[in-house]
Amino acid sequence: MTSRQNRRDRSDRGIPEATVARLPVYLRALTGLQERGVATVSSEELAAAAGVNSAKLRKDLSHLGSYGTRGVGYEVEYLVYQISRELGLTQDWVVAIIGVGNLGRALAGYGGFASRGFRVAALLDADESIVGEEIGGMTVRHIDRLEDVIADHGVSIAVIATPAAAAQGLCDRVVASGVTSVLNFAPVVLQVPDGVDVRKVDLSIELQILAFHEQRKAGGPDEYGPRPGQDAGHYVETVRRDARPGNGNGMTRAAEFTESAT
Amino acid sequence: MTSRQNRRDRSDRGIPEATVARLPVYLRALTGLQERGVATVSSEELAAAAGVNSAKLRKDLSHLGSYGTRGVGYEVEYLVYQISRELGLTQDWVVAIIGVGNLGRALAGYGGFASRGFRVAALLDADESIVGEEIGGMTVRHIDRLEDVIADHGVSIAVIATPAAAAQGLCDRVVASGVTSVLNFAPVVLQVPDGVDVRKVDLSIELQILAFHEQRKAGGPDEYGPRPGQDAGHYVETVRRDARPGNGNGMTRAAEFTESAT
DNA sequence: GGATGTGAACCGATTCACAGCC
DNA sequence: GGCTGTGAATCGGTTCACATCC
Repeated sequence: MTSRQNRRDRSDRGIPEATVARLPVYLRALTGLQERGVATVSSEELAAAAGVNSAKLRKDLSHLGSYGTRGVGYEVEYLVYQISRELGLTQDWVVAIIGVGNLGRALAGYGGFASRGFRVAALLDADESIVGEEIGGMTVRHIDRLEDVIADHGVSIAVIATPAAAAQGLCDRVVASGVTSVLNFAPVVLQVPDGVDVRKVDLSIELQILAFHEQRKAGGPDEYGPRPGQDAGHYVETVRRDARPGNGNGMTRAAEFTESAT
Repeated sequence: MTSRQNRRDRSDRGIPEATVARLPVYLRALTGLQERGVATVSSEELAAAAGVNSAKLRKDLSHLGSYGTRGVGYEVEYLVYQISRELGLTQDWVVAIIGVGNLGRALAGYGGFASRGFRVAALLDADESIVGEEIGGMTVRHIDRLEDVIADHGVSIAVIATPAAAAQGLCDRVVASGVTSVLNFAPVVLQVPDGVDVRKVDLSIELQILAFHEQRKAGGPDEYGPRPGQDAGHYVETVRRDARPGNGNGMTRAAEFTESAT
């Protein structure tokens, strides 16, 4: 504060990315406590509820400011507000959902959006048989209207929930319309200009990561684990063709164009 | 340094977590190339397709072994196979989807699963009006049958796509039935014993992270950045109540129990 | 020549451990 | 006495830059 070298005031702009990614988790834990009428919480308790350790929690919160009380803990309501403000949830964000398949519908009906300042203002799809349908009090518009809709509603975040093949083209269009934040559910790596943020949620990638770890469990952590015996550090080329892919289990089946859940 | 016995073979079991998380992305990029008939790819090209830089890609792949050819690049088909094997995708994984709302349906119909060795063997829900319904050639079973279904099909990965309130209880049940990998879409932090892996996909957290960055863009990086006006670094108690949450924009609205998209 | 594979330098994030304050 | 806030140590991951090999 006044005494020490500031310029890194609190409310510092440099919140680490890893911290930002956890703030929503803390916020959720806090609103849970709030609903149960808890007024004050220690870093230990909150950390447990959020699934992290307390040192990390304290460090994270320290990036926002000094909002706790030594010997006591954090005031729940106050911390909810501070985190909300930091994340930008005290203002409304206008969201458009592009692609109204099962996933798009799930997103449209998701209670967690509205309650956190996200207002879904438009649903768009290319499928004529869906256009006009009412979902959650909203009418599905045709994708041709994308640019109008973005401009009219002041959309600032686009959610892409289309098949992979359509995603990049639609992304280009929303970016051209001035949207700088995109949440992508389609299984493609979207290319965007600098200044545009893309976050990706990929259902099958998460499963693959689980499979990796699951595979290692089978046989016990140290059984098959360190892989004893053979193969101590030689990646000899002559061994390469021993087992061929692409036939037995369909790994080469075309997957990219049918994946998304629209 | 060498205090603990250090077995650093190739085909080392110690693939960094960050690398594991990217392997599915590389795999997807590679299968895309494969479908376009590309036989060989350089780290530069593959990195671009996967949205990472080439040094990182090479380092990542080096953890699997030495599968490239200097001066040439990587053979696509071979690399697809090696990554698949490393991730455990050359075997089949039996998946149960718990919660058959919009999200569960989206997941059930997701082509990206089957094509990568994930076999959805069961759909379960508590809602009697859904039980018995046919979805993607599968009949929805009642959640009471959970334990039977897991045992009968040898389920090894459970996907939880239920409302938040139901998630922990169901998680406990699948874990008790021997499942050690859980993919959680419900907006709660699941508590599980050691040895069980949980991965979480949270739709609203991703949006919140985008909102954070979007907020900072408005006004330019250093313009509005430090957020002038009120609250320049004093966490004085008397100021604390100046702006109240939880009325204007619904921050305190109960959110935890209605969020998931089921 | 041209690409991979990899030590070494670097950087950010996590954890430790304790000073500071209630 | 108890709990926060934070320097210092540590760890893991990224990037650099170049030796290595086809």
